[in-house]
Amino acid sequence: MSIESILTSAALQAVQNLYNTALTAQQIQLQSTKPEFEGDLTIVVFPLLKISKKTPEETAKDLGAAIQAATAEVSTFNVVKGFLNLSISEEYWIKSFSELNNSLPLQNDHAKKLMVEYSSPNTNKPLHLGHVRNNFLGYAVANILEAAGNKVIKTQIINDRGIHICKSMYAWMTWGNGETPASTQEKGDHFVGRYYVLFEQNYKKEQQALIAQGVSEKDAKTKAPLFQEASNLLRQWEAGDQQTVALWKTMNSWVYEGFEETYKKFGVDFDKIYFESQTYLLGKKIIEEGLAKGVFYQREDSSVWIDLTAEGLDEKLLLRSDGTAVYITQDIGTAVDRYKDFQVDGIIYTVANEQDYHFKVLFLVLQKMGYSFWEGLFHLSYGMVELPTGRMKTREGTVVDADDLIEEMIATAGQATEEKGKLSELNSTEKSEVVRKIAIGALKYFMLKVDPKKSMLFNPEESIDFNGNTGPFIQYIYVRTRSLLRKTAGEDLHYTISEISAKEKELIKKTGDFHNVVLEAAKLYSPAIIANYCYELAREYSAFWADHQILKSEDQNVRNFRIALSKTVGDTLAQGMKILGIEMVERM
RNA sequence: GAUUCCGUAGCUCAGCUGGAUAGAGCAACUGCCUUCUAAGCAGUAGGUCACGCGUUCGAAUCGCGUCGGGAUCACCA
Repeated sequence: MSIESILTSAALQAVQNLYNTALTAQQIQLQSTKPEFEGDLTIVVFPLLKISKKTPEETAKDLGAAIQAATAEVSTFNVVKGFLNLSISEEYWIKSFSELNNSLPLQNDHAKKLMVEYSSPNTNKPLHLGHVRNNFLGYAVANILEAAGNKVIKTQIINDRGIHICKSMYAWMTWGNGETPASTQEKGDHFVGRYYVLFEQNYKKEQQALIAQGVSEKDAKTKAPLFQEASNLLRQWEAGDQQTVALWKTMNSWVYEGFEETYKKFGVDFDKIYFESQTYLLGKKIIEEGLAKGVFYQREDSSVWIDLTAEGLDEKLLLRSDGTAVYITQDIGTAVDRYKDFQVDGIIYTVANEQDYHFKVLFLVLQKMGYSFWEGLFHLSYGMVELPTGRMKTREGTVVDADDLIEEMIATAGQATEEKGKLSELNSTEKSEVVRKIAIGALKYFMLKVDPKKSMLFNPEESIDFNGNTGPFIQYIYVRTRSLLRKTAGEDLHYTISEISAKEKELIKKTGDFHNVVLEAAKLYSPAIIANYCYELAREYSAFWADHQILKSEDQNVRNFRIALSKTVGDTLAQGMKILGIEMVERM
């Protein structure tokens, strides 16, 4: 039983005895004592004054005396205003450390089968900074839910269908001269992306020419010959034209190969991939069913809509007047498909907050269609990554490419590592592996330490630091613990101790929080909670390291206890970082 | 305009289910490597928690309003 529940039930009993009142556990306000006061845990007695009918001080004293008498763990207490500070005996902390088990996953009696969707790119351009946050976040949340004892399926939906990919296709047909990623030595997604940009540039020129001739801006968009060609290609694709479909498959496969490479660098993976091209027809079918059921309605031009004005939203288009699918159509089909494939209890959609409205509508549509699984759907809405100049804009060339970013990080980390010069024992393959882990660790931690809901700033100029509240700092603290363990490998590390220092006690408390932190992170879908916990633990260990001798402790028992403590800190950090998708290194 | 998210140190962020004197990192300045990895530690300085009102014994935290910023409100995805 945790010390918190021991104290809570003792407090409840004390209130019962002293004031003859039965309270619930929630009415006992137990919190950890602020460092500037003596004690470990504090009960706030202000809420109890109405029952005690005494001053805060008297109430706290009565309660403190009763709790101390009833529990072996409480060694002493003091009262400051309405705060009852309870000191827990060192024996208790030593015992709880010896019994600590921070292994994962947690036992969960209410385990669920959950699907986490993330990444979900378009197949017409390479991944960028926005995808970086998305991927790290989605992957970490999947790990968190799994660590909390759930079954998790990682997935994405690939937007492989639509006018955007036709644009790249047409550009390649027109200007490609049959070149391929292999022939140009280019990464497939960058290769295809180049043609998409080429298309857009020429398309823009055509629009400007038309506008110069007096055509309205709106008409110019659709009347430009290139747009006509791309639309034509889309119609051919929808009609199943063999050549078009073949080219579509080829170009998409180039993109997938490129993506795969980037995902590998990200250190993320997927259990199941859905393609829009395979789900949009089901979406259309469901819309037709809904139309027949009267959930949706059709306008004179035969477009299909849902009226959500009663829910405080607008009317929303579900099917175009020409019967073709829009963005939400495939999402409806995909959700139903997923549910059928896996009978999941829930789907977590990792998608930026610019799509908050979209998901509100999507969930309502599914609810109104009578799919009971709509209750398990959750939009993990996260803030955009902004540059010092504001949002990334393709047109202004401010898009930060994911592959470039990672290369730069690795270069910077390599330089920093070289300057430290601590890897002389490693060969060059091992060295570059360490550098890679530090680089990715820095980037991931940077992205994940911020509350997902908040938009964040990324400054490429200043790049990412390796000091302070960073991934590499945590990796570094782990490295220290590993260094100790290497030096004592094979030794008998038994110990018996009866006293611990204040910093040792703090570390015991902190490592003991790990499972609760994981649960909290799972509840809030927030990797930031794990990241901040790891940082606090690492910082406390670092302070401990600075003013305690470990291997050189005179007393063998103290020495071995400190080694055990170091191991627990290291293992806990490694587990926390693993959840974030950050790998540890043995030396740095 | 409507809806929604946000506003904490010069900068980037914690803290937010109400609790004691609001915390870190970066940047600046001081110290600390002959001793277990200094990517570190210790310290100095830096705050009207956007503003106002309310609820409360108690508000950065909850409610209302004002100001400021982002996002969304497409037969785009």
